[in-house]
Amino acid sequence: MPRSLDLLQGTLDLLVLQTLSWGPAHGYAVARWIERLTGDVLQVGEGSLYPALHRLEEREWIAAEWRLSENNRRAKFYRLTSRGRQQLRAETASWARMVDAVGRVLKTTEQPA
Amino acid sequence: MPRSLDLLQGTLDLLVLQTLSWGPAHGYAVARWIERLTGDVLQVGEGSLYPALHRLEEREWIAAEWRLSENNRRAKFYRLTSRGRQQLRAETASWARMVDAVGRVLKTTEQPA
DNA sequence: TACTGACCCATTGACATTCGATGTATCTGG
DNA sequence: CCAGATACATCGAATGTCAATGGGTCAGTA
Repeated sequence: MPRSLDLLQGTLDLLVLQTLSWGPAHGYAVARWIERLTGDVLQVGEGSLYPALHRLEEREWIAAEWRLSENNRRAKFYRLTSRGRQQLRAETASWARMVDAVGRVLKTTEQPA
Repeated sequence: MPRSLDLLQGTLDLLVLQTLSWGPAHGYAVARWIERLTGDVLQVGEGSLYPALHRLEEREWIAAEWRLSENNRRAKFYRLTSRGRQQLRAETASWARMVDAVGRVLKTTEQPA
């Protein structure tokens, strides 16, 4: 059974951190922003999102606080901590290295000597 | 404990297929080529490689045959099947879409309206 | 006022994959 | 003849994603 491959494993944390770097937001909004920005190429299921959010919170890369959403609903707002901002920088760099490395393999058309 | 993130999950299959598109090779060579090409940014452990190879063979994207290596050792040579070549095209396209999508999120610096 | 749909949180269980450790055997060069 | 590189392979643990599911709240409307 082929994987649905909605997301590359390990990328979700990076995406969430980046999204929160725009300002505090609740989980639902984070998921929607990512989906909208990518034209639904990247889909964020709630079964992936919330474990990720809790994971990031536990590592103190983000912090949570109950507030009222724009629509007056009770919602947990997450914001990036300074350690989270640091982590975001690190993961962004690591992502770029990775993409570049894969790209090198993909554009190679002959057996290396 | 943060993940070591040697490889993004799901990428290994693509990498192996691409490597084999240069011609038949045995597992050990596949791993070395990938590592060399990427300057060790991407590392292919044997505990990841062989399951991947078996997986791809089972799906008939690659086919195996015992032969003698350049060094006169008994080795299992894998080659891309035509279905594998097709799969490679599909995964390459999918990879590009994904990278592009993540890139869009990463270069966004403000909250989308 | 009752309903409906969008919003918002969260958990559970199954599944796939990667990772590190480990084991065997062969060939080559010193 | 021994060390080290080559080459195959498996196992268990850990992790993370995915699909399914559930529940509660608010706004608009019929």
